[in-house]
Amino acid sequence: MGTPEFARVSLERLISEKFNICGVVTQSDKPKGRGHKLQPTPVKELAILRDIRIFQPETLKDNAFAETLTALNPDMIVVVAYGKILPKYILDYPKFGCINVHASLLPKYRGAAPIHRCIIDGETQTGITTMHMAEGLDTGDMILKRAVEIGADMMVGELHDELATLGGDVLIETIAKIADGTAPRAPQDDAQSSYAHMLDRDTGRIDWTKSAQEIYNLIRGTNPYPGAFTGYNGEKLKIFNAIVEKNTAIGGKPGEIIDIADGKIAVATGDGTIVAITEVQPLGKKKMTVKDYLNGHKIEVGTVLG
RNA sequence: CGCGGAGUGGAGCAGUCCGGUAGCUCGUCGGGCUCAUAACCCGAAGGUCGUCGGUUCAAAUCCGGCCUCCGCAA
Repeated sequence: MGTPEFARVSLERLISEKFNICGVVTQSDKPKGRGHKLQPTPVKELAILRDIRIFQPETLKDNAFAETLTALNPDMIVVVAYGKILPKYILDYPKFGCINVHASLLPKYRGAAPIHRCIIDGETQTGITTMHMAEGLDTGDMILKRAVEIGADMMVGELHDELATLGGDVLIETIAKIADGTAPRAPQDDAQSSYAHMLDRDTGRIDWTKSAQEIYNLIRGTNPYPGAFTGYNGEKLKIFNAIVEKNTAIGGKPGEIIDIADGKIAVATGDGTIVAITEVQPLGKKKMTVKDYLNGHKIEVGTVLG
């Protein structure tokens, strides 16, 4: 059971390891993109390609799905970023249980957006945890855990891809250990837990009164999706990359453009350190370097962003 | 039929409303200046203006179809 790209990678591993996959459950196709076209989920696309049975129940809480479950009679259910809560009867059904792959070092960053939140919070380490699913949100007993370092300039897109691949590896290892009875099982320490809330529409808005490093973390944690942004001339300007200019302590109000040079737009922040913007995307345009942007847009020093 | 922006030398933009020699900033190439340079000066190359058709003496510009890219919303 899974939905987005992150889950698709794990499904691919399961297929290449030749597991007998009796069915795939994914979210229903949703109108997406311009023109409200119906889009299959990444997991569904792969399942179609590999000729695997697909189920897209609107709800898991009715008899229809219970019957499907009985018919498929899985030994184990693997859940990766499915996006729906599983009722207890499903959790209890498979002989080997319901196994979940989560993109954080639990019990930290339970929830919907652990990868983004880690970078936005400036963490230097995260990882993959597999667990036996419980009724709470990402609260199940942990099986395997593997950490990765988050580079100082890493974008969430890179981290996502790395964790998706690692997730597939850890999943395979977890299944193997469960099959031969050597899988560890450790309860989570709820006192240490934290939640990674879903990103809402305003998450990417840059608050220039924050420190330069915090702003840079937000940019990294939203690149490529959904993108950090600020207001410029009453329009939304997305910011995809920047440099924290350490050892600079020039004045200026937070958000004020204090210099334009070398293809960078230097902006004052809350802690006096400069954030030099290097990659942007204006409304209706493609992503471009600030160097390119400046070739066709006149920007005045002293303008305040936000 | 969700709303909207955009396709102009390699890049980013102007020009389109008010049809009539295609412009700006940068890059590239050549030359000069300099101890030197990504700095400065001089010069050059490079565009069937997304595509198909229509109107016109004349279309980047007006009209219609199509393709592609992007923002919002979901």
